[in-house]
Amino acid sequence: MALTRQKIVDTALEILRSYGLADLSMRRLARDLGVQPGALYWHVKNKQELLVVLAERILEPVKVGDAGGDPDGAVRRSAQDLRAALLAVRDGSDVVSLAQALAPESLTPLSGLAALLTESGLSELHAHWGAKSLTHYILGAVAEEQTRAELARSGLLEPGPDSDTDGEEFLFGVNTLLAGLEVHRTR
Amino acid sequence: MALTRQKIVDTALEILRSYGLADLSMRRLARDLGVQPGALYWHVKNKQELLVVLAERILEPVKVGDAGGDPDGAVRRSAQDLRAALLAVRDGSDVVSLAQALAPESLTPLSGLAALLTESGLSELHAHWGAKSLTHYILGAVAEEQTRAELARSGLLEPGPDSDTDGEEFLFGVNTLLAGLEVHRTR
DNA sequence: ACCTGAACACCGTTCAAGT
DNA sequence: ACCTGAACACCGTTCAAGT
Repeated sequence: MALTRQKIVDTALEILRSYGLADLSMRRLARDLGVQPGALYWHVKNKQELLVVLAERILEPVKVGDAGGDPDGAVRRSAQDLRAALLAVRDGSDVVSLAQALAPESLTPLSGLAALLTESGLSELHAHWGAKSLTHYILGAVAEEQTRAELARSGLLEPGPDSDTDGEEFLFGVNTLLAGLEVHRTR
Repeated sequence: MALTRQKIVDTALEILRSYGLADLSMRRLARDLGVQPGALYWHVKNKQELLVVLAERILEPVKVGDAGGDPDGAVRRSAQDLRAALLAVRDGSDVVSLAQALAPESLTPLSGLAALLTESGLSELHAHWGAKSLTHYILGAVAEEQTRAELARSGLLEPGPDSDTDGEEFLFGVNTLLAGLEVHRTR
């Protein structure tokens, strides 16, 4: 059956979900699709482009909803949605971090967060910086969670207290940043 | 001349400084040392261990000095020292992020920051969480700076306004986190 | 237009065998 | 104790040639 960009991305996402980023090679992907490695390059420029598309797919469920009178609340919810979306795919935060490094524009959530922060009374500049700070924090925090998960999976780490203090810690960081931004509010 | 762990690490750091993480392979390292790849594995367990040692070397110049009556100021200085140390080595933030993922304990600055924050009147838990938030922010922010530098180097990005707004933006993030932590202070 | 076959230039790691 | 030689099992990417 005809190879399509869609099928390539879908299969790549499957490999990611089931085996993680380390197993997502172009050759492995081709094998799973029953095709020669070179065939992929007709539909996809290179592996980097593929990773950017995967990152977009991972973030798709997240809509940085509009404020509705409570911009801080909207930021909190968006941050938690982002965390959930990243955690839903193995190595999700690594893929998104890579993609953001490769194609800084293409990932939407950043501009959404900036808009919310502007709405909360920050200048354009501070809103932009604040959104970037939040993004760095979110990606770093979730990356650490997922790294622990990978280590636990490979038996190199005792499973640890599986309770959701991670969620609490994550929210602490988000709230800390929001509280710190408070200071710069005009309104 | 006898191959030693020291020489391996030194040469690795040289490759990193001059050509970046992408060019730091065990085979390339062996070639530069005039030795067979397998020889490295007598002195070093594997590439991961080497990266952890490199991260320690990169962070060596940073001493998270004690407070001296002004813990917030000490945190600010430490953060800026960290940034400088990371920027001093090509792909420094990537190496340190990797190392922190591989050997979460081994990197010292985190516990230093936590100590400073405890001294500033935060509970152990909040100090710990605050230090982690700071670390995630710092690594993310500097990683972005360095990625831009790499892209510019390869000509995929116009050099941009080379002025040091990066430093300003970085400090904004650090100050925001510190201001946000203010709320939880006991003293 | 789309894919195969085959190559190019690499990887990290292991391990018998040499000195 | 320390290193070589050689292998194993991989990579990403390109490109003439086929259909």
